[in-house]
Amino acid sequence: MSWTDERVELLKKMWGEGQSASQIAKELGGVTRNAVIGKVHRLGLSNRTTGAAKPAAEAKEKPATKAAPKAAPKPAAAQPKTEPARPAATAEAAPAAETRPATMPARKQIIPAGQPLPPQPSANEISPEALAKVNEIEKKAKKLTLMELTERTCKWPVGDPATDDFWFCGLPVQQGKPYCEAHVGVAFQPMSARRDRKR
DNA sequence: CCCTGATTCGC
DNA sequence: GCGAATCAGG
Repeated sequence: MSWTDERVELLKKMWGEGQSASQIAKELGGVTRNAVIGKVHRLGLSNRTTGAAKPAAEAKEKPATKAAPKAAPKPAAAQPKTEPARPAATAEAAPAAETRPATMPARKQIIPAGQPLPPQPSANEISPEALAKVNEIEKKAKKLTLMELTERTCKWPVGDPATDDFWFCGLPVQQGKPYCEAHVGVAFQPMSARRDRKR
């Protein structure tokens, strides 16, 4: 297929609406998102970000191709190192995060007085928001059974495995993680107070 | 691994 | 001009 006026028009329209290239491509049909992106660039409407950033300052960068767009210094960044908490997806031990009132003691913070003291950058415990989020989304949970889980469904167990009131979240997982966004939030604590229960 | 846009370059 | 392949980021 080719870029007829109509198709270009639709492209412009959708792009302007903030649709993703893949969505546009799907709508148009017969083209890939790459084609769309390529066209977008050729049309010169790359920057969707409203105001801006088109300084027009163009450095003539055409050093005969052989230049080095490749130079990629990779400063090894230190990994935060998170530690998986709780749930063993096997029907055995549930996190019971929500069966619990989840009353986060949230340690008292002594504020030096004077400074606004913005949100702690070094959050340790599970943030209250995260818990709230979990309680939120669990209402929308797919409530899948063990067999229904796939590689892209949140495997966070909910409820008591001993009862029939037990299911897995089942919402779309976050990237590589085994859990959805909300559950990732509570599952991966920044190597914190892992109070190991004496058992 | 899923997605996003950006860029390159043979066609 | 076109867009697959690739790159780079989330």
